[in-house]
Amino acid sequence: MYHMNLYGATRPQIAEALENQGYRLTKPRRAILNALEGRESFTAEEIVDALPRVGRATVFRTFRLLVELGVVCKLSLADGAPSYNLPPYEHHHHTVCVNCGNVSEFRAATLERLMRALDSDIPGDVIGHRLELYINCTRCLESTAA
Amino acid sequence: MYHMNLYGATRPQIAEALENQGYRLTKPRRAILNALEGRESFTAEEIVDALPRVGRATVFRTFRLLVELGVVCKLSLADGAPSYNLPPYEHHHHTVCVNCGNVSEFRAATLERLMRALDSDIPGDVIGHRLELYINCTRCLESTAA
DNA sequence: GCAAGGACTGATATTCGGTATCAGAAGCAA
DNA sequence: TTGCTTCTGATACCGAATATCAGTCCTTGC
Repeated sequence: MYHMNLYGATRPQIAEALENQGYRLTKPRRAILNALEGRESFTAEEIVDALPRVGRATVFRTFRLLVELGVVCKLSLADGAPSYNLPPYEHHHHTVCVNCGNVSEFRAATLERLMRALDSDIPGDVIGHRLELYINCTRCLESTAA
Repeated sequence: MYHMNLYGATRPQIAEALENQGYRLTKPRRAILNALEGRESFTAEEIVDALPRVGRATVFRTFRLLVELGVVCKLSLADGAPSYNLPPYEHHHHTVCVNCGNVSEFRAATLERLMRALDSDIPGDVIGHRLELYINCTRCLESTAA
C-alpha cells in the first residue's frame, strides 16, 4: 500500500490493482470508475449525483480507497473546498484557477529536487508535501479582458 | 485588503489595522485576540471552548476576518483537519508533524524565487500558492527511538 | 448627553463533507 | 450449494463552518 504508483493508470490497470490488493471489483466500484473516466476533476457530490443507484457512503469509501491506492488525489480549491482528480502522472502538483475552479497538473523536477534539498534544512524527517498554485487561467484572463 | 502584511504584528498593531479598515475593536474581538496571544497554533474549537462567553459564530467570523487581514493563517494538518496559527513573519510555509500535529514555520528564499520562476512556465497568472511539508518532528523521532 | 443608524453579537438552524453503524446483499472459494 | 467474507445502502451522526435574525453595542452628529 505504500508508494503505489498508479497515477495515469488506465481503468483496466486500476481494476487489476484493486484485485491484486484483495479488494473486490464490485458493481458500484465499477460504476464509480466509469463515472470518473473522462473527468479531469470532480467532487464527491458530483459523483453521488451522477450515480443515484450508488450510495453516498460507498462513493466516499471508494474515493478513500482510490486515494490510498494512489489512483485519485484529493486537493483543496482556493476557498478550501475539497476536490478530487485523476492525475496523469505521479509526483505532480496542481494549479487551481481561483476564478473558474479548473484544475491542471504540472511537474517540476527542479521543485522536487529542491524539496528534497529542503529536507536537510528542516529539523525532523520530511515525509510528504503538498503544493498548490492558485492562478487565473488563460481562459479567464481572456474573457475578463474582452 | 489585498496584500496586507500583518504577519508578526503585535496585538496593538492588529487592533489598529482593524480600526483603520473600518472594523470595530469590540469586546469579543479583543477577547479573541487576547486568547490567541502566546498560542503558536490553535483550532477554532479550542478558542470557542476557551471563551464560553463569546459565541461560536463570532469566533469563526473573527477568524475569517483575521485571515482576510492577513493576521492569522489557516492550514490543513496531514489528516485534513483545519488549524490556524499566528505566523511570526510573512511568506512562510508550514511544517506539520504527522505524529504529534505540531506546526512550525519556515522561510525558504530559494523556494520563493523558484516559485516566481515557475510563473513563466504556468499558463495563466500565478496569484498565490500553498505549500505544506508533512514531517516527523525531532521530538517524535526521539520518543519512538527510545 | 442623546438619538439614530450601522456594525456587531449570540442563539439557533442549517449546510457541507465525511464517517460510524448495521442489517442485509453480493462475491468468492470449496 | 454452503458458508464465509467483503461490501453495500440507509440512516444517523460528526466536525467545521455559514445563514439567519432579533437584539445589542459603537460611533457619529447634533
